[in-house]
Amino acid sequence: MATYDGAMERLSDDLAARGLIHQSTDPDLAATLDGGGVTFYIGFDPTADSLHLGNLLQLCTMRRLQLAGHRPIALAGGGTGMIGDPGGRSEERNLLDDAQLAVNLEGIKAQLGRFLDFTDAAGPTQALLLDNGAWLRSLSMIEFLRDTGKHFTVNEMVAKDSVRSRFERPDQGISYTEFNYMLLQAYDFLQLHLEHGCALQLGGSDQWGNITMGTSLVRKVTGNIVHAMTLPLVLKADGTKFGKSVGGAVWLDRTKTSPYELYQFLINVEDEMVGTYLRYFSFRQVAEIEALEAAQLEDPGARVAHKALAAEVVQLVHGADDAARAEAASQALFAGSLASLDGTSLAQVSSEVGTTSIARAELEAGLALLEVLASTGLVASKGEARRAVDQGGVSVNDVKVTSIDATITEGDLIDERFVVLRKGKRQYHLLEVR
RNA sequence: GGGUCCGUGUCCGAGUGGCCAAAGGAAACUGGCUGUAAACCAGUCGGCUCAGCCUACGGGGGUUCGAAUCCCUCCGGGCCCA
Repeated sequence: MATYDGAMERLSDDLAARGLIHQSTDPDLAATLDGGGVTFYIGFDPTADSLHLGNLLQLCTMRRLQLAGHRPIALAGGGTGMIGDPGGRSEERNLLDDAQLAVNLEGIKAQLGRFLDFTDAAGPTQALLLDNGAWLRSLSMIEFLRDTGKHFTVNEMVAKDSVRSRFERPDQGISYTEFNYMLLQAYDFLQLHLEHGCALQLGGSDQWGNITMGTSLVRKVTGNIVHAMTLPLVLKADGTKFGKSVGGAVWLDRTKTSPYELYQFLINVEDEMVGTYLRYFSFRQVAEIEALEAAQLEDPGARVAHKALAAEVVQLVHGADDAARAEAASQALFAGSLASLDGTSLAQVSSEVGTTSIARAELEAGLALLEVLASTGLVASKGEARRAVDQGGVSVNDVKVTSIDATITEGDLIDERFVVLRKGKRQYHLLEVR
């Protein structure tokens, strides 16, 4: 794995310059971090077989620390995941069965592998992926209450924001199970400290309360001082959560969110947020990022910073080849006029953008546009297709469709192969004759 | 276990026998202005064989010419009491 080119001399300065330190229990973070050699952990929910953009900051930060000589532990919440963190408006979680959990862990580990080095080559900084189910599932209630529960008062537990917010809402309570979540998380930290010498837990800022329960448990049980540090919540300009798109979460799994879609998502990020995101997700030097911001301000339309962000993140998540393809496809579709595209370049684009194959025979008869739109998934229903056309939001080969009775025929084929459908300003879909 | 309140469209939230595909807000989509940005303005926002029909107000059953609205029951949730 490459070294951390983007780091300033001191990791602590770099983290601060990027705005990555939201809260910390460590009064002298620099002393702790700048020397390297610290084992730290971040928890992940293995509720799906893929991570998503909401996890990106965690991933990138783990990577920064590993590159700076620390040892990351990615902890999958196979045990706690069955319970649910009371913080959000999380609904009753379903117990994941072992088979599904194994599948999910497999998927997540592959993605973690793009950010962290799990190989022996990493030596003392070799990353670990653990599942807290390994110790939580077999934990006995009595043992837990005696060894862990006695260290905490209900008073302090009730005082946590995550719990209090649930008390204050008259329409919902909090189950005992969820109430216990923070103790289990604290227990995790203790386990990792005892088994692996883990001395630092990172997490989202909403995890502060839970994480500090862990540091205090470790201190009470072992007398050792361990630390907590939270990362900022990644927000959009309007203050809402970053990482959601039309279809829901933006995934790191290419079959759920293609590299092209990921690239598009990032290139459309608000101007005022690019700099922040670059600091969070890019491994360039902060000075370099500041230069990109300046360039962006000077010529906003060129979107230099956005392009840099999109390219770098896609490259991190999927690799250089995918980044190049996503970039090329975006360039082809948005930079010039579609008319200049021929079958060959469209073929390249089609591997990135959604493509639906159709039989030539169907075209001879003429396909109703509304049907086609609905079948490609570009719209959710024919009613929506009708509306989109009515509102002038649909074009075929860059020509706006004016009638809801329009059909697609052989005459619409570009190079006898493709038809380019477009909804709105930026959603493309290709039809390809098979 | 007893009492009581509640369960509405993607979310929040009105509606308490017909005028309800269901107010209002948010989100989202489209158009305009732009730069594949933001803000702003406008329209749309259950489905379909679209001036009509179908499906929907936690599930099932019932009363009624007619129910999201009334009754029964089941499920789920809050609060209080035991």
